[in-house]
Amino acid sequence: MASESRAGRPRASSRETLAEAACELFLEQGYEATSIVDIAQRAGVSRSSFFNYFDSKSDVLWSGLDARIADASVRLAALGCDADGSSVRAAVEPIVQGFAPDPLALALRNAAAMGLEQELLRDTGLRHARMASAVAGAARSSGIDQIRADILGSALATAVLSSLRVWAEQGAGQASLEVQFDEALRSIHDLPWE
Amino acid sequence: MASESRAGRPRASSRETLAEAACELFLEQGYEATSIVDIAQRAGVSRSSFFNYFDSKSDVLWSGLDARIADASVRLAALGCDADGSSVRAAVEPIVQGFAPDPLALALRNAAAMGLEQELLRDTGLRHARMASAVAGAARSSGIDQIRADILGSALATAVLSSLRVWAEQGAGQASLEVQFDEALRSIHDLPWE
DNA sequence: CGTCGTTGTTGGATGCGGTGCAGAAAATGT
DNA sequence: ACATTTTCTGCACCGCATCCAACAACGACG
Repeated sequence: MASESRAGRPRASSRETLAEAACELFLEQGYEATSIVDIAQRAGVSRSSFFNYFDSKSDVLWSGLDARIADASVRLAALGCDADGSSVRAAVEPIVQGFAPDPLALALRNAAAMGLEQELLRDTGLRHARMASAVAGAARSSGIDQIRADILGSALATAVLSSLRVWAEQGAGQASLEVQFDEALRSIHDLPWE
Repeated sequence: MASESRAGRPRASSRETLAEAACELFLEQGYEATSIVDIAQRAGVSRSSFFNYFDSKSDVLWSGLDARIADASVRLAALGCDADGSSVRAAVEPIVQGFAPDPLALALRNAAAMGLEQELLRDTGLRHARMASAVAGAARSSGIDQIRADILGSALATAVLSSLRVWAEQGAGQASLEVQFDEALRSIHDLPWE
């Protein structure tokens, strides 16, 4: 059997327990006011070990979504020059499919209590940019000019993030994220583009 | 006369000279590799004084655009519930009007040389989010639902930033930024919203 | 002229995020 | 018992950013 205790010292913690500890503290005293030392202490490990599990403090919140975005970016880059609407959509949609309530959903829901508004603005901006850039790249390599590709990518990225936010604020009900996203996509078409 | 040497110790530097020193160093050795101490030293002032002129290192690049975005946000918030397409556009357009080549334009043009790609992705994301949020707020208070308002705001914000980027990369020719922006706005309407 | 309030500058101390590393600790296999 | 592998831990280090107290240069006023 492959798994089950290979050689070496066993892990003293896990991403899950660290993320739990972090979220508790974020709710209790806010995101800014919680240092990495605080998180590590509550999880019972040293500060150094925190970085064996997460690359940064914000990674606790974003690693789940980031992995999905990275996957989607690979799919989009693989589309090459024959990208069209449906293939792009097929590449992007898995980002939201089966997205379980996680630290990010909790943070979106309790942004005010965590004092996270500024941080969230900043961090969602980065994810927006990544997704938009990936989509725009696909659009551009299928012949659309720069600015239009940017706007297209931006709209799609916003559809993802906005539906995610609405879903999280509504309590992260199980199946409704995909529904929110589909509605967002529909919104892109019939907007008052005055 | 109001101005002309009030009481108190005269300033030892200025935003302009500090920004110049910073941009030189960014070009020479990259953004990351340039510390605030480096900038202050080249400008002939102490590290502490740097913060009398700029709030942060990235502020050197972004303060010009940030001020315009802040103004636009005020105008958008003042629109109240009777915001429509033309009034929103009138509130946003001054962001690009008369935007002179400044540290940001230089950074956009020389992003690769400055090793700025990552930083720019992050920072443009934040400005995008601010503009999108301001526009979406106006759209929402005029009756549009959340997700559609978000997408609308995002598209407009992207129009600003994308036209800015294209303009800067083309060498920041004097009058063409407004033209780029107008074209971006036109792109929003007739996109292949497949 | 000296004194005073104002405005800026400087340096030091502090905190936090993040990186790098050497050495110890806990497991496995032989 | 031993080497090996993996992880943990503490420590030093750097840069950004904030705060603050001391000092320096100005104008104004008596």
